[in-house]
Amino acid sequence: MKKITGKAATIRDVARVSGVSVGTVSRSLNAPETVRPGTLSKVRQAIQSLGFQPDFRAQNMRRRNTMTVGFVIDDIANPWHASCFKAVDAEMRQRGYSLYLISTNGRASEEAAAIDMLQHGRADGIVMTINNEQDARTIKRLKELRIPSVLLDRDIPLEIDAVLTEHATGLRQATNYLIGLGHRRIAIITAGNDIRPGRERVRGFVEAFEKNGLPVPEDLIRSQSLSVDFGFREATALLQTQNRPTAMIAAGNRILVGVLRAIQQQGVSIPGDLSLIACDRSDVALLYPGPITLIDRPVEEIGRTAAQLLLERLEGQSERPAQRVAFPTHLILGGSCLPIAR
Amino acid sequence: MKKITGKAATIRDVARVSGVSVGTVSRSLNAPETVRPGTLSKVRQAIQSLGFQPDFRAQNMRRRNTMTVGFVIDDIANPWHASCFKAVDAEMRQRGYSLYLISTNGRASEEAAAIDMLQHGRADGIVMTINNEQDARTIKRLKELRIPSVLLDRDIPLEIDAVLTEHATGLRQATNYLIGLGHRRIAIITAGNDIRPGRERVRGFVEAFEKNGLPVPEDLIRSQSLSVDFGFREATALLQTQNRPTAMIAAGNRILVGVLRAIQQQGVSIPGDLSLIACDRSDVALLYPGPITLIDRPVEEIGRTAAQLLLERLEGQSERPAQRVAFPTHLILGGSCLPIAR
DNA sequence: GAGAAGAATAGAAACGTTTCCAAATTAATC
DNA sequence: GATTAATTTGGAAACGTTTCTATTCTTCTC
Repeated sequence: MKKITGKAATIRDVARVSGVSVGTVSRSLNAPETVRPGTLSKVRQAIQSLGFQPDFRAQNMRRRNTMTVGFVIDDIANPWHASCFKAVDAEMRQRGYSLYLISTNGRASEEAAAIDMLQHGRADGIVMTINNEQDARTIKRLKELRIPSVLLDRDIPLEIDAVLTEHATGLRQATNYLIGLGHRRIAIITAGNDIRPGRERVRGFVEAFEKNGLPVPEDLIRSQSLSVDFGFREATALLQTQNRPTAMIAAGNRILVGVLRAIQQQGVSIPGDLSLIACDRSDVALLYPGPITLIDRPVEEIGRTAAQLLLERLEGQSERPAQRVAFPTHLILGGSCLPIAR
Repeated sequence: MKKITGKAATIRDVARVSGVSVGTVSRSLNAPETVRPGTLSKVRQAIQSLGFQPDFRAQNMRRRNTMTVGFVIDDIANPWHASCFKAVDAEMRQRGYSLYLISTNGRASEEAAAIDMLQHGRADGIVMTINNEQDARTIKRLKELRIPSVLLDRDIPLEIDAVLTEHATGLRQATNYLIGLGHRRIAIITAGNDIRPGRERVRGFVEAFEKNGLPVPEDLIRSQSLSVDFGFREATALLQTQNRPTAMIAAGNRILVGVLRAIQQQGVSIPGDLSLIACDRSDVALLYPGPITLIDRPVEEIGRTAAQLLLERLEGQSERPAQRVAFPTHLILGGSCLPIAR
């Protein structure tokens, strides 16, 4: 077996072999309709026989792009992010783009470093879910961003496209459902005020009580972080109080893992002892002894939309104003909720 | 707020402003010890005031590299791959590399396309878990690969570095454990012969019976795919046979999801009706009403090792022979196995 | 078949770096 | 202070493409 070796063929080699100029070879590749059929076939033959493939680095250099987009999130092990990545990737790849995946571990410094790096000739655009909408370092960078980008599920008062979820409506609906089942002591565990999902979910939750003319159980609102640990800690605490909640909304797929861990550890049975509602489809939510009732959202559509917004800016160099698209949620009934016993 | 606009500063601008030549600016950046302190500070000041950052595209072009590595797998929603990605990424990023994530959906054509793309100036190396060790298209490309790469958990008779897992030992141990608990009708569901984990797991499984002088339950070996669907289908079938297995090894984290779905649907109780062993840590395995006994492996170490093998080839241009590193597994006891009732 | 218009091609410049070689400067030696 | 050696610097070439301008070749029209 002959090992392929030596330099790869360049456009000059192709020109030499086919007896035309480099310009013509280039046009044969990028605008074949402008070169005569005879010439074209000579060029194509040379390309074939040399196994020529254009060098992306040189193309990037000359075209001033990279056909690369950064996808920045806190943790790719979060199944929602993974699904979203796949949706964005599918859409972008089909247009020739590749994605850098950057998992920042939730650290603001890594986030800032990622944006810096991507901006300086490594990517043509960014799709990101930043960690904290108030972080000064990140904000500063977003403000001076020189490549187009799309925020996923984050809301910042800057001219940046965003794809959002109607979390408030989702939570209102879920809470309403529980109230309808007779629950009053309903707990919610979710992200903090520093990101939109946290704010909106709590807002929807509160509104549901208010619309029903019921007092809001302020003591049962635990809004701070989306982490497994936070879910575990708060669920544990809530389950140990005197006046235990009869229902709980684990609003965040990582939170759910923590909550289930706590539930298991405390020997609480679902839905016998506690009604439970989760957010977002995940193996765990669909499987935990019986599927959990959950607030779903269309992750593929969300990802695809993000990709499309970005592509609009990358290809049609339309300088349109920033756009915000919001997707509705759907309550999917599982077996984790019961009417409250009288 | 003044919008950053106009062309980004180039090394020529820096040279002009600081009154030195472009060569000196370049050396100030890449080999500061070769330029006099006075000159260096003039250059640095110019860089500062212009906000200059070298253009990656031009660097890539000139240096003939990309500081990019491709990470190719079938599905990033598989939590094991996600963890592995993070480990590889952490190691590579610290050396300045970024990772393209390519999730091929298990399609050989996408896999081949990914390798093609990465080779031609888009990446300096590849870390991959191919889908089928016998696929002609993929093999062909690997044979002619012009950039270094590392295989994860795959075994191909080519000169390519690989990081493996001692699946056979793991399975032998797990099977032994079940045999020790009195089980004889033990089922295994895992990948097919076309990938190493499938072969090795079955081998370990078989060996355990043989070493114990017991007949191998050939009818309970279901070795074909790692997918959720396969797990579901086979588990369903196995649970419906007359002579039901008393224990089952779901050897693959996606398989486990399918198996649990089947178990749930059939109303089988774990470990009462069936002892269950899983492979690889995952939310589901750790959580399913009580943690499942599982065959664990050190994903961080595996990822880190893969990255290091690749870095050795990328940085020290050592032309050493291909290396294969294998990591052991550990049986972690959960609550999903019981001695068989007499 | 001459002339003009249009289409196709050649060839050089440009993209922003790094690197190489030669020239210039500094330091060291006597 | 002259000579040599060592260090630092300037400037051009090179990386492989795309794109622009100018030239050549076709085709058409009368």
